[in-house]
Amino acid sequence: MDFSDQLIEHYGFSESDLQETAARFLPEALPARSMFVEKGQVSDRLAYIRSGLMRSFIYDDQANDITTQFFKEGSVVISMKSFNNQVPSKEYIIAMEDCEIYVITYDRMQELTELVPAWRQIAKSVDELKYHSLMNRSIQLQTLTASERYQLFMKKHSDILQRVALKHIASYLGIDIATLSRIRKSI
Amino acid sequence: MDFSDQLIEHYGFSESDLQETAARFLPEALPARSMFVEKGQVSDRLAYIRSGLMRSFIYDDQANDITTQFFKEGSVVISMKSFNNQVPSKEYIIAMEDCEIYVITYDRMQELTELVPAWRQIAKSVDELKYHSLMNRSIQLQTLTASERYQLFMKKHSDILQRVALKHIASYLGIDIATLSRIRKSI
DNA sequence: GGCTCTTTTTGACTTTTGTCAAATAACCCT
DNA sequence: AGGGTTATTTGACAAAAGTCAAAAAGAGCC
Repeated sequence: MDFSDQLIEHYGFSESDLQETAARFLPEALPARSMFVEKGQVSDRLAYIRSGLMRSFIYDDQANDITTQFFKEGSVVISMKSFNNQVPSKEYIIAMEDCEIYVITYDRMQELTELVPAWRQIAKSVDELKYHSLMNRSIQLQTLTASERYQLFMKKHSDILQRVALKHIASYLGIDIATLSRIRKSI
Repeated sequence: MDFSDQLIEHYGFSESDLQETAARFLPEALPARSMFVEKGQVSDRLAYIRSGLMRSFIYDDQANDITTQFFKEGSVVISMKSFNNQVPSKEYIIAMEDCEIYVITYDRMQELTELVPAWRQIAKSVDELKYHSLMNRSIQLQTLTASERYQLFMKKHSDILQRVALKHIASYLGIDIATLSRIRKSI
């Protein structure tokens, strides 16, 4: 598994810890445009992305498709509230490219935290990282102009910018697509 | 302690669970305008607000005071990242009114989670609630106009609206104070 | 390669929001 | 109660962002 090194380095995983882990994270191919999480359903899967790109989205009150997060290779894809509490998801998560992922189910994760207690801490760290990202994002939406938000996105996530349709960037940044087009021209 | 009932009802606390808990949540009076959390310092305290009101804030790049959260009676005040990971806080938290709070330190909380394992779950729930609130807030900033954000705030938090300066509501909603004044007039 | 279908750009406006400065209004203190 | 401080409102503009519709550019698919 391609995150074994991190587990050994940061959490001191033993050979057996790694084996228990690897036995529960199953490789899977997720083709572009397929859903990883469906709104209204309990999401019982968490994934680590080896390659590819996904996004989470919701529909606002006018039925506009609003991207809320991007997930790229090396990151954890999870509909947090749904997975952690086993309640219906409020968001969709969809593959934007063919993805190679490692998937673990909720039940297997419970087993894993029993067998390898470090996993409790790892899960907590993942949640904290997500919280922290969301906090930053929220402050940006609160304090920056459309143009500043776009420029920051460009600086921080130029890789994603290259790979997804601008309309998704626009909705993610809370900017109208026509306005984004003009902002881009002006830079 | 005034949240004992909830602990009994939701988590089946025994008499001894309650006692261990009460022994570690110490009542404290926090006068208006005093800081509960200072930026740059490790926040080793978490509080439950019995009465009063606090807010968290940061300074943006132009040194504007930006309110990021309000905390009212019945809620938990915590600089999450700082408390959970014992790292310096990036935000301030200040009392806006005289507050009566119950305070627990980080170390006492560690003890408590050992003695009363249900506290691990409670702490997790608090974190999840905060995440969920932040997610909602983020989506509002992303999709609603200034006027819509204000009207929603008015509907959901009319009590807070009554108690804090409009400039703090304005910064919280990401609206210029003059604009907010005009939005209010137009309603 | 031509034909869809989708995405992005552009033009012509409108609406919303911000800026700066001054005038009120409200609040706090002794 | 009076004086100073802080908050809010207002006016006159300027700038930013959205809307609608059409044109242009790109992508995907036999």
